[in-house]
Amino acid sequence: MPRSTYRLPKIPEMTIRRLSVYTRCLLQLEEDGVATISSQELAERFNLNSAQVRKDLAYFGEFGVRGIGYHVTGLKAELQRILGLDREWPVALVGLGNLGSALFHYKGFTRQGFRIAVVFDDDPAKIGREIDGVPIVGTQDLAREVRARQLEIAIVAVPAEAAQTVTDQLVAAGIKAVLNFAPARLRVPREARLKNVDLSIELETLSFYLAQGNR
Amino acid sequence: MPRSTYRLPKIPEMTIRRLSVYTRCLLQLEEDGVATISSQELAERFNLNSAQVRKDLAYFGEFGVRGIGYHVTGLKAELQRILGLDREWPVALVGLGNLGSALFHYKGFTRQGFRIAVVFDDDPAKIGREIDGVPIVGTQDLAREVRARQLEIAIVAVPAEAAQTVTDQLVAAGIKAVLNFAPARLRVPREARLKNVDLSIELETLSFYLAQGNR
DNA sequence: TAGATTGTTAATCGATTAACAATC
DNA sequence: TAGATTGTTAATCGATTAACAATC
Repeated sequence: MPRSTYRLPKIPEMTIRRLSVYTRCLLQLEEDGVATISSQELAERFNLNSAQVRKDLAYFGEFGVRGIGYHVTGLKAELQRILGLDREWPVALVGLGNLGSALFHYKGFTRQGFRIAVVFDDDPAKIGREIDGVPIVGTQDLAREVRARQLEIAIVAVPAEAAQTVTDQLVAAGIKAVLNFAPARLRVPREARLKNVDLSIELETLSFYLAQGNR
Repeated sequence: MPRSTYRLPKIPEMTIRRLSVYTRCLLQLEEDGVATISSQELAERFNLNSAQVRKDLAYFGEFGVRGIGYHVTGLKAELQRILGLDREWPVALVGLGNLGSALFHYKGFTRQGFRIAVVFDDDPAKIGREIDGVPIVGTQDLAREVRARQLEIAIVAVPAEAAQTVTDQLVAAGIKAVLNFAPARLRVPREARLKNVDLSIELETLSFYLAQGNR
């Protein structure tokens, strides 16, 4: 199936990330009982320009009301739909070490409809057990489980050495998107998407500024 | 002490991040016994343009040899110096829950000279104990420990509700840079630096592309 | 209607890239 | 020297922002 690139001409990566940020803000605003918000007000919360907010939204349609702003609940729903957050995504978590466990219990994922449906690990002591009702499965059964559950998203939280092998297995089994937490650069075939979360790169940019300040 | 902004006119954030990436690559190349590398070769490893590599480096000086390229060991040392990775940074870790434990054991940090020197936590069962020789201290003694150890960097891995309070305490005690893993937007005074690591934003951008693909 | 705010165009800004003289 | 690659300038590209007609 060809990716329908003609439908979405060229959405900047940063626009997607901001949509994600807007969505959370709107969720909060809705909780707080706020009915409408202007691009100006929304922008101020993130030190952005109001034109940028409007332009980000304009890539996907006209969601505002002139003279009023945006209806919080309506815009939230639109953005959730655009980001694919209006459904539940079953996710595979690979690796249940320190980082894997932390990610398993991380509140932020489930909040937005991502649900860890299966955990893969190599440890015989863990295989066959459950964690909070989620089965822990050995890596030898990875392909079978991914196919049976029709999983499209996987979170990789294994040691760096194992990351590429496991990613190859995941993609071969039908995984379309890999979120990699292992400190390793990975390769995926063209049809799959890969995001690397580098836990220490931010620390290194911070030390750059501290080091400069001390000069 | 005024930040010496005149020394560094306007280094793009992305340049700093790439320097960090180059540095790791050079560490690997050095291990592999590679003596020199051209901007072209370096660029290819990250799908960048060779001119971009040269420009990134040019912000800080002339490190190459025309006709040859860059000496791996020499450039590595220069970049480590620029990024402040030529020294050890003692770091405070706040919160020893799932995420805190994962970060404590995370290999990527120590690799580059960041050393967790003290862990803060509220749990009476943990306070007073040690983890891998690192003391676990109650939050009530946070300021004293930060000052005594002259810490400048802190990693925040507490629940979202507690994040702002703990950050205020850290900054008041002299912390200059905060790396926040809590799913909360934080505020720090002008003199401090803050980086938010959002573990789920990447997942949300991935689901955007999957959702689009399914249209 | 008057006031407010959108959606969108055009201007600005900044980052990436091509090109090439300098030079190892 | 000839070949290769840097450092840097100028051109290009793309993202941000200002401005404003449309319109609620």
